[in-house]
Amino acid sequence: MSRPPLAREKVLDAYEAILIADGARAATMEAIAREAGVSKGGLLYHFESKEALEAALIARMTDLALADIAELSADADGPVAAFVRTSVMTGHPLDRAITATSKLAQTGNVAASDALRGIRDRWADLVRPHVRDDAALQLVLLVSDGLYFNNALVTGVLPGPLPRDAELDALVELVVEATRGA
Amino acid sequence: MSRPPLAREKVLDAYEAILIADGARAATMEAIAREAGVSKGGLLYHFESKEALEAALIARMTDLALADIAELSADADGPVAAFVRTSVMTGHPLDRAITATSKLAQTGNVAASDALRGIRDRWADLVRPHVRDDAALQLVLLVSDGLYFNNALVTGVLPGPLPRDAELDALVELVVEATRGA
DNA sequence: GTCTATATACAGATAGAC
DNA sequence: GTCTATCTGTATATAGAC
Repeated sequence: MSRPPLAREKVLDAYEAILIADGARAATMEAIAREAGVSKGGLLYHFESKEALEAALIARMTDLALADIAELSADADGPVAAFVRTSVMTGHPLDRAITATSKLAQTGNVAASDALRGIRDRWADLVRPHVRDDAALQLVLLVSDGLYFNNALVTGVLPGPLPRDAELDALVELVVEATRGA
Repeated sequence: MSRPPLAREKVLDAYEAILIADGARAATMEAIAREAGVSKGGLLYHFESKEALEAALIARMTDLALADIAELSADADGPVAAFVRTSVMTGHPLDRAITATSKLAQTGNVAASDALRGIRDRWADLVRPHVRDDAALQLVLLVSDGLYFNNALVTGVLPGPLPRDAELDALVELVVEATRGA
């Protein structure tokens, strides 16, 4: 946990980058090692198996998400606005970790699906007191899921059909308005 | 196109079933053949490669989606309500095809991502005239994306955290209300 | 049109040098 | 702690019998 070796982080960054850019099929041990600038043997010194590597990625995502949840609680605009807004921060560590973990989940990795569902439940707990009812809660969560899903769908390059800047502001405003508590 | 051989359909059903239940990693030619009740050789008579099989799945999804779009146009409740509602029809052919194609897209299959984006654009064209502005359009599409994403995340069994019945009615009502055109 | 048997390729993992 | 070389398992695809 505390002060993880730099090489491990470098490998996890490489793993995420390949998952995000090229998908799970391309994320072989050899490709990850190459991207991280080490050999396959060197990689396997830090992570004894592919499964261990996957587990480390999932753990990193969970840590970042829990930190995000703590931050959102303190946001001045209110958790709903902050939550929707952070769902579209392409390139930020948490966003990358979630997108990568989603790709992993879709290949059949149960630990990845479980972790994503767990984090989603925590977000739900955070948002629930700030919306009027269950339908409103579902709406907020589903918009966030949709933003992540679209992020995950964009393999290769960046742009995609996601709302940005003024467009995102309008979406956030609409979601907040439609779900605000009594 | 017209009246495809039964064996091909049976194989595609098997492919979808494995993608949905166990993820892309488990969807090997051998597993697909077994699920379809044929041998690997028999499967390869109908689909000359894994790539051909993937292309056929994507084509089937596109056909079903275009038919769905045609139906939605005629729905009495209005396209927005019908669109959100059909996004959660677990077990229906279109829903299965989209979920399966999503799993494929996450492994790095570019044709799958492109097809999904193309269908999403068509849905956007259908919904746009019925909502008040761009933010509203994004909201409707993102809720639908979120519903599919959650479907895709539930590997193994059915339930999941998706809204059902009365809960779904309330969500649909909220989305329609929040996005209705002037 | 469907099968079995086999060829080829490559991913994950091990062994041991440096 | 990182490397190269190699082993093993498994996935796709081919060949050819039935």
